[in-house]
Amino acid sequence: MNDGPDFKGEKPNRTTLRHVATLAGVSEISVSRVMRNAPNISDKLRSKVMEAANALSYTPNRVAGALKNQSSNLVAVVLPSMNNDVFAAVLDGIESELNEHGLHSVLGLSQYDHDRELQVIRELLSWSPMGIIMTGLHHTAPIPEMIAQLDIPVVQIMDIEGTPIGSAVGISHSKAAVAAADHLYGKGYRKIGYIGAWNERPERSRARRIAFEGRLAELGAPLVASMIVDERSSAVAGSRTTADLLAQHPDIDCIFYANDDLAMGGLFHAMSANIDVPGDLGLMGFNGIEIGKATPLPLSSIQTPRFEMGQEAARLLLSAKTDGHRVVDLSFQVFEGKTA
Amino acid sequence: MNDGPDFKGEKPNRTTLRHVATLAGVSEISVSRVMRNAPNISDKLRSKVMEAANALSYTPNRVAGALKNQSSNLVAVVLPSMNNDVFAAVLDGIESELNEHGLHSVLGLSQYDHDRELQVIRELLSWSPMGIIMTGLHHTAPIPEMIAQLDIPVVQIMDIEGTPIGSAVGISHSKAAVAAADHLYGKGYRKIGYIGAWNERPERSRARRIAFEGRLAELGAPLVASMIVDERSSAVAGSRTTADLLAQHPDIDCIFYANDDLAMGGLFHAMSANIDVPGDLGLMGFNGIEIGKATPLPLSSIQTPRFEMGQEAARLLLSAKTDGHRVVDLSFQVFEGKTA
DNA sequence: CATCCGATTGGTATCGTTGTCAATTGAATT
DNA sequence: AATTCAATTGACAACGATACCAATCGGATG
Repeated sequence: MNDGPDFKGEKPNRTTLRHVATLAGVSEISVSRVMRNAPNISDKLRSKVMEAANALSYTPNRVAGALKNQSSNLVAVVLPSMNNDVFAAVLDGIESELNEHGLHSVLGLSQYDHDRELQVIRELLSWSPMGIIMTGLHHTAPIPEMIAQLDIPVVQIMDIEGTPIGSAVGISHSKAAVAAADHLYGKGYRKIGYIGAWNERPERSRARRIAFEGRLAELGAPLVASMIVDERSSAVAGSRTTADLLAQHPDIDCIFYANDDLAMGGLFHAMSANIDVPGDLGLMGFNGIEIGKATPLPLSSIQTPRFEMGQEAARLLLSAKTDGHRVVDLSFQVFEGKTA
Repeated sequence: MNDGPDFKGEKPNRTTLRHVATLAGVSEISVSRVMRNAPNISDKLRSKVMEAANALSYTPNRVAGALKNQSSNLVAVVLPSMNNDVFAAVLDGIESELNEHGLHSVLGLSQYDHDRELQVIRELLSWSPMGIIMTGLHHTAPIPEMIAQLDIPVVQIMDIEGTPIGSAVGISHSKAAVAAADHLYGKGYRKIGYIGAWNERPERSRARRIAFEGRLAELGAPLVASMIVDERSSAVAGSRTTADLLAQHPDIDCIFYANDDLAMGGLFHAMSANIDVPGDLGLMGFNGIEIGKATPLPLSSIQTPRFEMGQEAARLLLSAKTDGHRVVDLSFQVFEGKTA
């Protein structure tokens, strides 16, 4: 294409160490060291290099660095979906902590599909991230091995009931469910129902339902009915499902929901249908989302530390080298709203 | 030149092209070609290579590829914050489209800070992304130049009123505000107020307020008052601020909010205070979030295509090479709720 | 059967940075 | 002034994949 052989040298390539080194009259490796704040650099050298680097507005090429180092300033973050308040908050927490250390997330969404998760993780690992944060404790076979090969820290988030690959941070979902059951029982409800959605994705919601059901049985007020719909969680779905459940089981005096979106829908249904909450019907959600606290009757819920979970996950990742594997049980709280 | 087999071979390094090539009895470059589905590969070679690659569960090292190619399968995504439904939905849209093409997002959050944005973009660009998606049309000086140097496509999202660097996708915020004004005026409201938060971040909300105010003036029903609080948008803030605004201006018969979170708070306040909505007080939000549609009185709002915006941004990025710079005006819609 | 041409396959250099180890400097010591 | 040793600085070879160009193969052609 080009007749002049070294015509290519002309193309406005990114400025590299070499350019800075040439301008500063030093070696490339010295520039590299200055840029990385390596020890044992004379002030004279440093200032020469910095001057040249600024003049050329040089930015190190992370790709080359990562290749040489077999590691980067990227963190692989694998979440099921972004279609969900919860994970947005978690990601926010992760980013807030990572950013303070000059790290960045490479995102992978599994869409609640194990095959997809595997593929996504494989792709993300091919970027030599310095660590990986993933959701839940259950992962298909080759995943732990793949991560072990790279020898990078892993943090699993959301759940701590099981065997983590590396570190983990989350809450005990079964304890949270028990707390919810105790709370509702304590309020005097005896005919309690449960509403979930989207075939209990994420899986953790199933663990909660089962623990909830178990606890109610222990208390002698067994779950009256549970209704799990196929569609995604939303207030609209929660509203309709609540109506359906109450129609089928008029004796129900309280409903525990898989999440606050559904519960908000339930609350709105009750408002529309002039049902006395919490008198005739108690409602309890899960997560403690912000908007639930602004309703005329604040939504009773289990408050989960989503942002903090992300933050802590990032911290665990950063401290893994020195502190090793740790499991952090972030506490949830029963949010005493006025709906149950 | 290895008398003793590689000492280094001992360390449990990632499997590389070389390992696959050796096992398959072919050259490295051939393996590379097979992995990339290059043309002119015999079926025999392909199957030999695939077999070996599977046996070793080889994954190409993207870092090395990116270094050689000066380009990667990463897309830099720069958003102001994740603390916001809106950007989570946008990111979801971006990911949904990118994932279909084997691309991944590297995330950068500017936290609404221009210096931070600059720094984040610089860092992300050092990963040789194949493109960059960023928020808004206003960016501090060196940013366009930095991107131009890499010669990668840019897509700016959210806003289309201004001069994009490359492609852009969003809505006309001033038109949306005019539509809101027209809607409210059409419903008969004449004493209209405005509530915003967090010092009008993102900037687009200011553009809306100004256009809204301008339109109302044109219509002969000038804005009665606007109240912009310092704290982050939330239903709680919206509720309190609504109470404050109504206390200061009892004659207000309608409020337009910077977003649905605030508006939901307003609606909840009205419910608690037994204000007749939409009779005595009209309420209109902005964005059309899902939960607003489940309230007993569905929240009137301007429906914005957030997920689609992300999707379209990714599409624009992918088609930039063939289609060049484009500006896509995604339409908003007046969502006719029952609060105004 | 020799020749030719396109289809395949391989060798080599290179992307930009950094670890390793060698070379140099310069101040402190005897 | 000679010697010593730590502090600096530099040369070189990787990291793993791929572009470029050369070499080889196979079948069609005359």
